[in-house]
Amino acid sequence: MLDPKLLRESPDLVRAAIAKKHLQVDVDAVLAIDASWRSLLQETESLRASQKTANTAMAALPKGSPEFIAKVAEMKAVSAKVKDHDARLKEIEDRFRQAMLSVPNLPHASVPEGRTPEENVVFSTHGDPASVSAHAVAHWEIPGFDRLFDFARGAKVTGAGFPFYVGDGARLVRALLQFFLEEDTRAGYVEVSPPIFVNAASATATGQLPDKEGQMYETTPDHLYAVPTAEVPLTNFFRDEILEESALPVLRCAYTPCFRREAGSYGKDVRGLNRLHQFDKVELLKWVHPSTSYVELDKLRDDAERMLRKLGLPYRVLLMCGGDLGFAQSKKYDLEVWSGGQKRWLEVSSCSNFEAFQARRAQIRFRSKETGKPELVHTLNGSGLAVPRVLAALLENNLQPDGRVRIPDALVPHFGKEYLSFA
RNA sequence: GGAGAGGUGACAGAGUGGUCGAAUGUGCGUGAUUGGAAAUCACGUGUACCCGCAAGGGUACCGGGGGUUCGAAUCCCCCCCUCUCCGCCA
Repeated sequence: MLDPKLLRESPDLVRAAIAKKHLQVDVDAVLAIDASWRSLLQETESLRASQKTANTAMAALPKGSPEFIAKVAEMKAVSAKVKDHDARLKEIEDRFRQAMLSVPNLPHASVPEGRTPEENVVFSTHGDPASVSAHAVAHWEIPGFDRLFDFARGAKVTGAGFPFYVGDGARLVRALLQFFLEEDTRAGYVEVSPPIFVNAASATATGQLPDKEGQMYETTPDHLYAVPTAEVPLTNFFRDEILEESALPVLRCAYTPCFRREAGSYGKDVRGLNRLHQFDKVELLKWVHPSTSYVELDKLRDDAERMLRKLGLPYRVLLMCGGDLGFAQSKKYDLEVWSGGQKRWLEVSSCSNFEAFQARRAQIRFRSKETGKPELVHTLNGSGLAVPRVLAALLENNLQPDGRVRIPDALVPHFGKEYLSFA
């Protein structure tokens, strides 16, 4: 959520931001609600003040006295008025909150103009896609793939998009997770193992609710949500808390399975490991002082990139343009790994600075040393990294003529072998 | 899941219908005292929102939501959480 004061005091700034994101928001309507809310609030508060004054006077009066009885009669009318005002206030506050939720976060000045994904800027490219072996094929076409990555049985047991990982398949997933967590821990992130179900309040604070409930799996009868990303429980760790400024920045990482319904998706984009309903991911999260958040974003992105470099996978970094930025982000980089068999880039990480947008919604603050007052932190997150697409690229790019897959050196200590065999 | 007890400010803890944003203690801050410190003393010490250039003023908040009442931390209802015992169980 954006600061209502910013909207009130600098509506043009907000209008420009919305235009850069190519969104449609009726700012004037929001301002009108705000104005009527404020005038109603003032009326209500002065009525309440008169109630308080009367209460003090009545407390000093003998209970049955004529003056007391007269006061009760008088204040009954005020009470009714206050009730009426309260109801109207509540209604208008709901409308205001709804309206504010439709106002996106401001994009950072360094975010390029643009409307569509094609207008994202290629920020950097690492490794050479052409260096990938010529006989690479899409991972689902590798002979023996189905034995280690059993989609058919997963579909029988659960449904499409819930594969079994078997033998070396499972071992490779575990090796990747172990590698990611070790790298992230070395980079200063404290490992956390969070709940993988969250309540509605948490899902609301990070923006999954309202509107995106269709993307999550919901449990009956407890109405908990299976996490679509570790970002949700991790960010909510400090919800409604005030941190010490000296504790910042807080860096954490967490592995969780992630659950996404992905309603309506189909086609070759979702074949094999490209898109699943359940997948494993390590998420990186930072809570930082507002003055440092863009430096921290670059470091976060580099932390994610380093792992791809160590795995020897060609990748590129995209700087998202305004139109492809997303509602809550101020700035976002996507990391895409080269999939030699599919001959396309696969997104494996998305590193974003939310500035105070999430923190306001989740009420995560720090006590400023300078002023002694609480201020909103800036939150950042990024994948570090998502397993299935890294796995896909690894299987395709490292496929040997003999049908085995060479395990990158960095992964060998975790996998325990230099080659994965489908035989 | 069953029975019972309880959720009050940074923490501990009082407060069962009115003058309570809330006693007291601890902690924390500033000052006094001291060569310096401890101890002691004095004063101060929540969050959010609204009005105001400001000084300042106002309103709300005692786990969450609803209700009763002229008036609710206090009474009633629903929910959440914690603790103890029992049951079940990785």
